Amino acid sequence: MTAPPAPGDVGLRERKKRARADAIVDAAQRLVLARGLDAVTVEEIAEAAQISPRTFFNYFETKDDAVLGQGSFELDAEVREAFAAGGPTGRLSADVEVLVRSMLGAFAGTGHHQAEQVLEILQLEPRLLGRHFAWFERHKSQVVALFDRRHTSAPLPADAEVCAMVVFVLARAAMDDWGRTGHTGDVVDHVPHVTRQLAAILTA
Amino acid sequence: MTAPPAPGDVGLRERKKRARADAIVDAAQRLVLARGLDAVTVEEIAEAAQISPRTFFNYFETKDDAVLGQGSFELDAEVREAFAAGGPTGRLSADVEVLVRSMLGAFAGTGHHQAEQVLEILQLEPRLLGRHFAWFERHKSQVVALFDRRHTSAPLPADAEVCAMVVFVLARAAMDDWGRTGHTGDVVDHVPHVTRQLAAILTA
DNA sequence: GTGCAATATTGCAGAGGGTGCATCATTGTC
DNA sequence: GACAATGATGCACCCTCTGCAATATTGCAC
Repeated sequence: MTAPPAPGDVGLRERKKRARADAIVDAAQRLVLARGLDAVTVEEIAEAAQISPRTFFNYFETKDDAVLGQGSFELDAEVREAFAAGGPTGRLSADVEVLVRSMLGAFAGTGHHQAEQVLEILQLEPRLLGRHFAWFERHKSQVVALFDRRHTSAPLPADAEVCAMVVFVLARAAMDDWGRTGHTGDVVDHVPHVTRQLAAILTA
Repeated sequence: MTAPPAPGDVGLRERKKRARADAIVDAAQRLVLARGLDAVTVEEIAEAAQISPRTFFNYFETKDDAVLGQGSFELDAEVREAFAAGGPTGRLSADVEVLVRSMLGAFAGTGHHQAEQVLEILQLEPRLLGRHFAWFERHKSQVVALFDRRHTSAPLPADAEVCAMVVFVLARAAMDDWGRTGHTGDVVDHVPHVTRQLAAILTA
């Protein structure tokens, strides 16, 4: 009762808010997978999520964002801190890999299933790749800041911005590779492969 | 008169079409640089280009495409053929650099000035980065095909798709770097620098 | 140069995305 | 239970983009 609400607030208000956001993403993805992006209107998504169309836009800036479940992006705190401190292995390329894996893992926020669903939608609707990229651009500063922090303890061989771009391209490449090989296994398991390929191209 | 129109058709029709497209891009960029992307409507661009709003959409799919002058993307034939044949140097990383330089050079189609204007707009309006990316995705197959051709004469150390992604990320990184260093000099001159950085990150 | 076919431009009507604002309902607090 | 925040909603509205039908322009053959 008298407990001052922690940052990870879980009052009724907060819980409802998250449930709604989830419901919206759920409805959006289900409808889009069933009928295609252009055949689904915001009105329909709102109806399926049992909210008004106006409320939809209180949760997501655009229809595309809702479909991709883009709103939250929070790297795992443990991974983040370890990376900033120069770890976990000390070898930049290996540590970047860990970062990318974490990013892909926490990608769609909640579950594994949802993450793969997003990747499936991204392949079905290439238009959304642009949004996905834009979303990354919006959160790029976070990643840049992370590299900046690491730089103080272990100097980087490149500008933080370029480093951040590597993180993104590795994530994208892994997703691509996963799709190219028929969705086999787990997306994150494709990270090492594409990392090696990228390095090979640049040093060949 | 009786000359059968060559592929590079320059009848009155074709000339007018290009002039219009140019006029549209010109008007769009001028207005956006002056007032910002969201404060400019298609109607205004159309008026400035002396066409009807409806005709605008006969030329460009979206407002954003017009602002970026995105419609044509043609790698220099000489550069293309040399690359496909395994050249010009024979070292993949060096040849990719040449490719990226050519891409950045022919970027906005016409002149040097326009290319830099596009880059300036991209920095002012990050929203357009998504479109820029989408545009690349649409033309990615061309680049992939180019790598595939090269592969027959000189085996690649990576999938063509990953290679294409490298081309893109290098182009973006060079643009970024150019912007970060205060627009000094020519964009293409930043390619070597970011290439080295990228390689350094992945092999560190 | 006249006539015909192909191609472009345009206007119009309309669907759909997205926003600002005022109002009403719910939740948290004392 | 009263009061303040906060969120949901309805409404009016602007803008992007599309399909369609009508009209104008151009290329070409004669």
